[in-house]
Amino acid sequence: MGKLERHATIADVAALAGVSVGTASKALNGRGSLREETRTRVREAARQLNFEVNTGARSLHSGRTYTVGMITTDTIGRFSIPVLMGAEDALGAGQMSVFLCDGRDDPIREQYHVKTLLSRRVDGIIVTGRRTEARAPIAPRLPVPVVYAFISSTDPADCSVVPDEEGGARKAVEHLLAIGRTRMAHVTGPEHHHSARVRSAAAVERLTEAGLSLAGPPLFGAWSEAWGRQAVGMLLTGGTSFDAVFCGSDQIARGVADALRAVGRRVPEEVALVGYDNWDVMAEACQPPLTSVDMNLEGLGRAAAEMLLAAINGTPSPGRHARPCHLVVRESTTVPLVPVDS
Amino acid sequence: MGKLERHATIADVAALAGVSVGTASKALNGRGSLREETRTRVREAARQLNFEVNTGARSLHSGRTYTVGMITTDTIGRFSIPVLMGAEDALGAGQMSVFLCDGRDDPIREQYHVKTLLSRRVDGIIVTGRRTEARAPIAPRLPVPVVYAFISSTDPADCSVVPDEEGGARKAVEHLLAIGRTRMAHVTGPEHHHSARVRSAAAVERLTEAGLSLAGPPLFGAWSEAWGRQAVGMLLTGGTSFDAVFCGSDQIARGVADALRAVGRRVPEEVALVGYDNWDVMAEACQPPLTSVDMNLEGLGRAAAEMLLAAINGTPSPGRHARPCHLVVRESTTVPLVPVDS
DNA sequence: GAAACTTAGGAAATCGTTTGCCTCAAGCTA
DNA sequence: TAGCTTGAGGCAAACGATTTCCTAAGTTTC
Repeated sequence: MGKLERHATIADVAALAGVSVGTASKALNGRGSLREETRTRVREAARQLNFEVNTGARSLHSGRTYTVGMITTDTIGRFSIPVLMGAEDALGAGQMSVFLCDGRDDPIREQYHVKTLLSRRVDGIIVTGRRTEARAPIAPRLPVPVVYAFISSTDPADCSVVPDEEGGARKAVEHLLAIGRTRMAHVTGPEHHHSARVRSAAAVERLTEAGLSLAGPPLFGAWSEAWGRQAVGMLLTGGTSFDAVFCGSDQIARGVADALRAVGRRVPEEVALVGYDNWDVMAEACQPPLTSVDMNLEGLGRAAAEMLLAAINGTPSPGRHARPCHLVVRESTTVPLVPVDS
Repeated sequence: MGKLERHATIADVAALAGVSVGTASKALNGRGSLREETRTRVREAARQLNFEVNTGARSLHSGRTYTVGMITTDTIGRFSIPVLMGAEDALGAGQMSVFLCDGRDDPIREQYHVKTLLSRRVDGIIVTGRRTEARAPIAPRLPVPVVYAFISSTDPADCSVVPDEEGGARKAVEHLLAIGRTRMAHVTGPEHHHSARVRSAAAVERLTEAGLSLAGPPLFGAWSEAWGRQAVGMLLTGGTSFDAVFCGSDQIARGVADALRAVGRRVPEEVALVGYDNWDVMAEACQPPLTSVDMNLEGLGRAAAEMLLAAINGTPSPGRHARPCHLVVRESTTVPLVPVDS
């Protein structure tokens, strides 16, 4: 750990350059009217002293901290990461730094974080989480703008950026219809889970529009491979006839794929398979690789950050903003031209 | 978005309470000698105005920001997350907030982040990343303490907190020996990858100590399930006789498990299987669930944060600190109904 | 009743930067 | 040469909070 050379202040720089503090400030920020020679002399002094402006002191004067807080209501997980990354990226481009706060599903902890962020005078707050279901606002009447990303707020006046899960589910069904499947089963997560309900309902709706219905009732269970495997067992012993399975998540889909292979049902020839989330680790390792709905979470995080920036600059976008999902097609719904190895 | 009631300052509070700013400050911080009646009057005024102290202004005076920066050298991924979370948790307990910076494997971007953090006068910096291999220090002679977590610095004077990967590999081998396996194959990631080399070498060493050697040379490939499956093919066609496979990651192990099952080799009866990382999603969904080495990354992040706090308070811990890994035993090394705990 | 303590609270300096205003000198114009 | 304009750069007031004196009252004590 290279040791502590105290932070240089602008006064040090001014002294070394032989000018006043005010002049030094103007020189470094391109303000005022100064001779070019003076500017370079100041810049050189700054470089020599390794001067980094004290952002905190500057904020004191400007009232802006160029800082935003990101609160994950539950724990930082697979869904919040890409959102965080997208937001961090978009904000970084605007010179803003990000405070990371992990709520861990604890309202006390969450409130503590909100207080801390306000105390640090963040210019805005992004709230995200693991579930898309609407939640109560983190606090009433905050002095800074707030954007909800992935999750949404129950207050319709709040700005929420969410994936269009219905649209995603419809695209999945449409794709299966397009490749000629008509007897689709649906295996998904717990019925009490918002995403499971929404996706399931949208799938049924889309089928209805096509004059079809699901092969058997939707199978609600857990967001796990084990449930996917188990569900296949139920379908088979129930005697349901199906030529496609639309799954509520990639993990479920993978369980389904494994179970089908175990009983000799070929994917996609006999049963086409679509997952949800487009989680690379699952979708690509699946045998065969999995067609899946991508919610573009990183783009969502980026969009949320941009809306927050806009709101900070005085142009809020109240309301719920649904962003389209898209389908990534892989071998689980397309007969390969060349045989897959392994 | 509840609207903008300007942030109250301590001057507002003082005015409302009918005291001077200095007195208000003392009242809120429990300093000076004031009548209890005055203190409560000030506190009440603060509450009424929704006053939150401006941490930035306070820092200006105290020289401490109670803020640390966390830089991920590469992208935020599966390994950095738990480290980040552990650190965030430990730091939060010490009232410190965390700036999140994503380096994205881009040295320019990384340097930009370092500059920004210094400009924001963080009290310290934690550097983390996806690979355990030692890397060059983020900058020479920084004015604040730095701790490397998961990755390590090539400068031995820097403080690095890393998992004891050798120890983890040795534990894996010991466990396999303990359940009576003697012909172990080893399938792992790319040979140029530090973790792959280290774990592999440690496994060989431990076997040598037991008077044994690997069943065939270590198979270096990719950190993927596909490679795990492919490697099994190589072992089988190569005619290697083996009763256990120690894998460099859970993903590889899972590929191995799938491929073995596909050819009818039973796990764990005929072939015992150990993975690395203890990634719940993989280890638990594997058939059978996977015994795996856990690096306790969250604990590692926590430890790194604590060392950073200590360094900030004047007690640095220079050098490389290896933290033990432990083995999580599941069915891939234990015949069901005869549970072995370790 | 005056000197010596306490006590409660105010005034002002300080932290590091920015910025509006002011001054001074040099260069022009008439 | 007097009067203007313009350019360069200094001065000092913010910004919000903390902290170190410092000053007025009371309170004791002899």
